[in-house]
Amino acid sequence: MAALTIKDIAKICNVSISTVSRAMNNDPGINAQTKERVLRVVKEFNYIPNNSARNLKMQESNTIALLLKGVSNPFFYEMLPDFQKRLEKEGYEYMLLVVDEDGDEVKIAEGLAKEKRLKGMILLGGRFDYPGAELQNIRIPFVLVSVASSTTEISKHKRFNSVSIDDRKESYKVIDYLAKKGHRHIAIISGRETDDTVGSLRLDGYKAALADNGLPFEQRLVGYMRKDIPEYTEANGYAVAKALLQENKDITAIFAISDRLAIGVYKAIADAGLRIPDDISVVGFDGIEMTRYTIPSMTTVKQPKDAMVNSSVDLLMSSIHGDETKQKLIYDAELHERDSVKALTIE
Amino acid sequence: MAALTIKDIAKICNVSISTVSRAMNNDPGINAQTKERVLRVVKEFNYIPNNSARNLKMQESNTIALLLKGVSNPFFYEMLPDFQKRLEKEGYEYMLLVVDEDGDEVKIAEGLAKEKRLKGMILLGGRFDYPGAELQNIRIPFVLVSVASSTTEISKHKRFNSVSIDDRKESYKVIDYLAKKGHRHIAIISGRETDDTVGSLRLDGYKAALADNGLPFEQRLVGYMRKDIPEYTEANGYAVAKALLQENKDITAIFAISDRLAIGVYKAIADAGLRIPDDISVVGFDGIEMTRYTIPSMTTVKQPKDAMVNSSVDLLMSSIHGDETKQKLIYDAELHERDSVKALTIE
DNA sequence: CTGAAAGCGCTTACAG
DNA sequence: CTGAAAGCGCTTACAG
Repeated sequence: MAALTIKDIAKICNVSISTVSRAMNNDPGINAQTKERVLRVVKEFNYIPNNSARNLKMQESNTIALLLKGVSNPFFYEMLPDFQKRLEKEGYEYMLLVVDEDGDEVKIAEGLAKEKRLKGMILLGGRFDYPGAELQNIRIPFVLVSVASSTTEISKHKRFNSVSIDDRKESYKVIDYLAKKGHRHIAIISGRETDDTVGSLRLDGYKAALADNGLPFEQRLVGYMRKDIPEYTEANGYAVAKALLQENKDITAIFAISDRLAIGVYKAIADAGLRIPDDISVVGFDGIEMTRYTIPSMTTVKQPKDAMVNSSVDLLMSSIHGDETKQKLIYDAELHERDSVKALTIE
Repeated sequence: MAALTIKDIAKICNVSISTVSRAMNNDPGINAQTKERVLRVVKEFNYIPNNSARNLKMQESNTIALLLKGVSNPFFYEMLPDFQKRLEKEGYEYMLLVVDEDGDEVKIAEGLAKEKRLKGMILLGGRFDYPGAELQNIRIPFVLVSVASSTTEISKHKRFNSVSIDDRKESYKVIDYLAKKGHRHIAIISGRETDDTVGSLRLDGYKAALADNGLPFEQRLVGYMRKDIPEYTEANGYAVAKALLQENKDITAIFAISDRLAIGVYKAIADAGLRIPDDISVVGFDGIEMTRYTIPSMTTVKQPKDAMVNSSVDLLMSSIHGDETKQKLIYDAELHERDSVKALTIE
């Protein structure tokens, strides 16, 4: 049971542990035959060096970690392969860690940075500014990607590298688009009532666009995600849309603040015996793959995934190479017009 | 930049490093006031102990790791929260590691076990029997969950704890069901042509059920997943179904060996101007959440997720507690009849 | 209750 | 090219 150590291998090979270490680490100053002999034994006994010891000893690794919060969001995991490819192309080891919904991502990030002697870190998703989250304690280069900010603390992120979109503005674009298409009773499926991050920002955009188009804001058309159902899921979108449709017969369009919610909305509409887009128009948010395969294909706000991935790695690279300036990059998302919206007026 | 160590804290507090260590690890033999004083400094300076050193020193951790291969499969990540809850209820620390598609899960598992002094491991997804994958090198208790086996090596798994379904049998059930409903030209969207694991097993079940129902096996009705498109995705299902429908006007039912593929099939059918289930019946596989929200809701083979999670943890627990017997649990999946299949005959 | 010391398994100057 | 030795940052018997 006791695992093999470098000592055991050294003994078996009749060399010192230094030699074993050199053989394993491709040290140039070692006799080719010795090396081969050691490596053969290593292979035969399936020796795997203890990483803790190695990490403890080594001053630094060549690893960049990606810390993901929120496995349930397809938008995030669609980014994963791209991050990996890009990071490996840059010559770094890549390591993915998934933090569960209620894990403390900042503490985990700190610990990880120390334990692994990381070169840098990418913090994807999650919310990095709740009380006590001391990002400044992370002493290695990092970049925040698609990290939610509470509406009151957004400016703080100026002190960090970050890559995101403007939630308020993108939401505004959607509602403005629907209003220009002649929709007068536009419902929104927003965050939970207590949400003060993404949901709240997108609701702001909704209100602003309504006002600019001369439409009244009506509380009855706001569907807050339910607390008793997992957030941002089809099930939540379905439940909220169902209630919305039952109580408001005049709705002609529904904007859901995520694609998964919107897929639930599709179902609620079908169950009500209505059709998309003939009776009700639907717009989603994120632009996940699946939206191309809904029937009808979904009009949605597509976040510039590729650009976001690339520029976050760019930021991280320059930070690793000593650049002290911090950038807050905000990307434009794109409203992908597909088949789930009907124009009510002839333009 | 240099991170704080236990020495620094000891110096600041005017105590020995032993005392700092005791304060941090809730050692009973320490003066309450000393402890408080140390902890305050720890907090103030935001000292985080070096985990590598700790792991190196500690003989064992209390951690169980979940190694997931294949982030892109919703079926797997729907299991994640359940695993976590159950493991934490058992009193273990939980750690999730995602191995990318072409990572060597066995090597990673071995290294991880050593580095973290893990109590046990759950290997979810992936394929653990390709040449050179020496599972027996993993010296800590582990259990394989939903791990694909090549058709020739399945018996080997008898030496390990494993939890899975019988792919051949479940596939058989689907085709038998469709045949009994009067379908005579049933297409399948199977694995890649070279697949010798899940895809191949499900294709076997398809053939057997056809034979038992007096239906001929026709190569033209077999759609192999395309190599130029990511496996098991909507895009792949869409492309393959589209070709299938174009070349075979007599198809009345399509069985896709994963739900995501089936969602692509839905789209291909809609694009062809056909309707589900009136013109074409569709059956998926896995039973992911989303299948309740497709329109029409999808008939699919639902894997018993909860039971699989619980019994894998059970197996792991008894293995950790010294039980040397290995079990190979095979669960029955359930064909969820929903609205995507039409009976062609009156039963 | 506290401290000095040994040691976990590695890597890497430093001698030879 | 190889080995003896120091040291990475911790934990934990062992004395006191």
